[in-house]
Order: sequence, then C-alpha cells, then structure tokens
Amino acid sequence: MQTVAVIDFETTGLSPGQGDRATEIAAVILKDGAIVGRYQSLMNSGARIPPFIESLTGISNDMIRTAPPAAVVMQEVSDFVGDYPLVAHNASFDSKFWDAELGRIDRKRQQAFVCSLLLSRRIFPFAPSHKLSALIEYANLPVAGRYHRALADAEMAASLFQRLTHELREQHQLNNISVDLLCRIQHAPKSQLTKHIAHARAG
DNA sequence: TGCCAGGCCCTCTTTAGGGCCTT
Repeated sequence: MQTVAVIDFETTGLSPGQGDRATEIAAVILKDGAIVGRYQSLMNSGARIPPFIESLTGISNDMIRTAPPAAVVMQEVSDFVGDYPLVAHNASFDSKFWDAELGRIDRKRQQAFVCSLLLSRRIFPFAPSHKLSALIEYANLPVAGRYHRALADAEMAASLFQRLTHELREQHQLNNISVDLLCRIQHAPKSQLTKHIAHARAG
C-alpha cells in the first residue's frame, strides 16, 4: 500500500459555501501500516464558532483568537502532505474544506481523496453504524483521544483505514491494494464491487 | 421572494423521500 496522508478538519459548521471556516486541521502520514509523521494546528480565520460547535469540539473562540492565521496553517499542512493521496472519514466533507481553504491561498489540490466512510460501507456492511466512533468500537481499535479534535480523529481514521485495507486483502486474497483501486471501489455500486476487485486481482 | 450542505444509499423508487455522516 502506497503512503497516504489522513486528514481531519474541525470547522465552524458544515458548509464552506455558506461561509463556514476551518478552526483546526490535523494530518498524519501513514506509511507501511504505521504513522510516521503528524501535523496538527488550530487556525484563526476570523470566523466565529457557534456555541453548539464550541461544546461539540471543545475548541473555543478564545483558543482560536491566539492561533496562527489560517493562510499560514494551510501552507504548512499543504507542504506537509505534499502529493500523497489524501484520506478522510466522510471525505466529501473534508475535501470541500480542503479545497476551499487551499483556494484562499491560491493553491489547488492535485491528488485523489479516499473516503474511509464509503469504504467501510462496502467492507463492513454489517457494522451497526458507519460513523467514526462506532467503527472504532466495531473494529476494536484504540481510541486515540477526544473525539472531534483533529489529531485524535485523524489518527483513528488512519487506524480504521489501515484495518479496512487489511480486511480487503484478506476477504479477496489481494496481494497489493492501490489508491486507484480504493477510489474505484468507494464509488462502485455494490453489484459491481466484485468485478472491480477481480480485475485488480487479475492485474 | 424565500430558501439555505450535500453526497451517498436504501426503498413502500426511478414522475421521490428520507436517513446517514461530516462540524
């Protein structure tokens, strides 16, 4: 499995299109099944965190007031992950914020985004829930810290991603799993899943 | 004007609706 960067955002809300901004980012580098690098930072975008989200994440307006500017943090984390493929739990959410915050510093993502939520629906179809905390419990993986903080969530998404690729190898006798295969699997209708995997095994 | 996320995925579906998941 090639090296990937697993990321997680905390934000002021659900949609950058509605004016929501990032408040914290973490990225961990997953190489040969182990975390070999970590980046984490609060960031100050000037946006106000609603009370509900302050209590959800534990990240307060006081905490981000003294944090480095969002532009500085995004430059750093973008340099940190380089061109490694990105992984996130519910990547449709994190990719929206990644692209929006990167766009503000005139950078553009080049690499693919892999979604551990979409993969888990296919690889763990019988899990009672596919939210991150439920999957960590379902797969008996360690809780890395407080949920809804960026570094803890990124580390847990990384261990979940590692478990998912392991299960995929075991279930389908695959020697090697590429990011390209994961991208095809996560968007494939379940009826075509075996076709994609059989093609990967043959290739 | 009034509304305000949006993609995935299932089903009592496809001329649609609603739950899940992220903060």
